[in-house]
Amino acid sequence: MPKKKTELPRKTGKSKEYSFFDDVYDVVRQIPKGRVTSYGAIASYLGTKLSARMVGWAMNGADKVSPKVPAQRVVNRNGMLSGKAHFGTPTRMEELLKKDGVAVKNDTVVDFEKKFWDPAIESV
DNA sequence: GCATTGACGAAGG
DNA sequence: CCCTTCGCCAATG
Repeated sequence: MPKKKTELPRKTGKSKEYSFFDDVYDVVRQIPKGRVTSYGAIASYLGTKLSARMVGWAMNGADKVSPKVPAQRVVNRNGMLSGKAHFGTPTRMEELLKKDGVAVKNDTVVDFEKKFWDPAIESV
């Protein structure tokens, strides 16, 4: 678990690119295969629960960071594949989830509650 | 530099 | 119970 930084360093800055986003990436990478989580859960875990949007925004660069972040495992609180439109192809996210063993129906994760993974509880 | 938008979420009507 | 509004923070126009 990454230590929360009170400072929100803008990577647009000079040296350190370390930021809230990196924490998000780290958490997302810890999501076990076949499990999913929500933006809010991650945000809450990082202490920025009031800013779940930032998590989503962070995922915007998930495809650009070092090991790609399994952003497909992150959905909104409703279990909907809200970000599937950002995977290049409309079906990419579903495919990845299915490969993980997560059933997707109508752009929504089946048994979302069962597959839900809370970093604050099961992280370890 | 101000205004709008955004892969969300909770609360109010 | 469904729909609308507000809040949060950062990036982009």
